Amino acid sequence: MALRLYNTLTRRKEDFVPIKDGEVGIYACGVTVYDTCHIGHARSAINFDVITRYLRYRGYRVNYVKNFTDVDDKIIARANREGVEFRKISERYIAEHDRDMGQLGVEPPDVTPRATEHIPGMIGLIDRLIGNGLAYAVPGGDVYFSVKNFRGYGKLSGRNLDEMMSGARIAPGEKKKDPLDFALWKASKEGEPWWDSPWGKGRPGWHIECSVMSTHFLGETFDIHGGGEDLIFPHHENEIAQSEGASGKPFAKYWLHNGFIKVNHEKMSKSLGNFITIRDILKIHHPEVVRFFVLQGHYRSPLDFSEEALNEARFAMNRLYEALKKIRDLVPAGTAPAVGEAPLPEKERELLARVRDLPERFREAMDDDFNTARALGYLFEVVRQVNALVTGGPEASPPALFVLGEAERVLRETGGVLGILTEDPNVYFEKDRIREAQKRGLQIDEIEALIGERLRARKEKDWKRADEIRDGLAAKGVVLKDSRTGTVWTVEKPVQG
RNA sequence: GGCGGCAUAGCCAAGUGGCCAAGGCAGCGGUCUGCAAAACCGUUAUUCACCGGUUCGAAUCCGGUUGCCGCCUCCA
Repeated sequence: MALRLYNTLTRRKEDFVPIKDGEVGIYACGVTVYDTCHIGHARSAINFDVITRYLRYRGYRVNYVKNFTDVDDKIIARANREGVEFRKISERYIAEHDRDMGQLGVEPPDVTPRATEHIPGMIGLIDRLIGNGLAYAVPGGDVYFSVKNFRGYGKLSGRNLDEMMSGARIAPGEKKKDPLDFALWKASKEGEPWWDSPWGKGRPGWHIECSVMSTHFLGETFDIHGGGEDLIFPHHENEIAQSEGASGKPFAKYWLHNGFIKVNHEKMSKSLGNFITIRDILKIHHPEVVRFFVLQGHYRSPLDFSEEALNEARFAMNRLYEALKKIRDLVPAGTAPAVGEAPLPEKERELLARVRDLPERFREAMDDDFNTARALGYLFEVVRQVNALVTGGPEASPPALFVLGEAERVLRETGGVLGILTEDPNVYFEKDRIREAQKRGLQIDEIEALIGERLRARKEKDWKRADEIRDGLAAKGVVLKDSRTGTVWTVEKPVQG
């Protein structure tokens, strides 16, 4: 079975055929580092993280490049506002970005180039475009790309030049020959950072950096180019024009674009001011809960953010970890009896077959344009097998333990590709309790003291006192679960509930 | 105005031509439990916005209608 992915360029799902057998080059547009990252950035990063993890899981050697735009108008504006050098701003937010993404469990890309490290490459590319008659310098030192001279402009975003003409306009002060043309190089104004160039002191336009960095690390033609869907036009369209205009070769083979996170049915964005930062969301949710929230929808679909949606993701993750905990309680790490395929009782044999089936079904879902939502559904089916095995009958039998060990293995294996189920379940729930208690201002010692008192009351069959304590805790959202091995607690009610 | 996308149960969300329409949350009945919670078993859309068409057969393809969203300006 082939991996199929939706290519924005052709508007179809296509079989993925890498340029070099067994190898994949991916370039994803990163962030402009002028502010703290929000969960829209998190979505994009998590999606491409899972894509690269899955490609590796499938046996490809992946080279994943994600850039930082570390010089642009907004960074300069912020630096001026704070009265510092622009690098101070970019360094600060690169560090923040790396920390936020690290906490989300996003594996660092293989290469994370910065625009300012590739100025000579940009100058070289612009020079080449001028030589090819696709770019021109104007008095004053700006250089523009001549859109009309590049055949095929609009093929990614599905528009033609006439349509675009109607909306295009020349901003005051610009000297371009045609409203559609875009800046490759901007002459620097007073107080702006600059680099020497054949056209005078200036700085790069936005699009040129990605053409240079992607091809520098991945070659003139590479496999996958990605980013948020808002980048399709003009950014990616312009990248194609610059890159193909210079090399005369196809640029990226497959274009992948992720959908947006919305708040109240509106796009989450800086300009609307309706964004939630990664740091804030991680104060109230486990990183894997955030990942689950993102991955429960398809990467191309819009995703509505809400506190309820995050809470549902938390419940779902709890259910997954609950299953791992049950296994761990019965089968401490590495102690599953090695009964192998030996004549298992029918029930266990059946369950084993279904458990072992998970990686294949997971792969079938992920092969279909990285359908993580469907893949997660399959994980829950194994959870149900586990629960059934633990609940029904003499669960301590070696065959049952063996099946449980296998279930843990496949859950960890597939979860690992998604970047979830990476924790020890006890650690996960401990963190969950601490975080939830903190959110509500509850004292953990107090809760545990009350549970201790209730245990003594139960021993004396003082049900009235025991229930009183339990109800009192329940009123605060603390739910107790009694079992043979003791009483555990979780916080279940919503904050304002 | 131009281009594109989406509309599946109370909510979230898979499914894109043919076995009973995944999965999560919520609900209901039962088992378990001192009583609960959790878990398990059973149950909850004869139907996929609406109208027409193609087909032996459509949630899935085609046309239209309605509603929502995105891009066309910086934006993941």
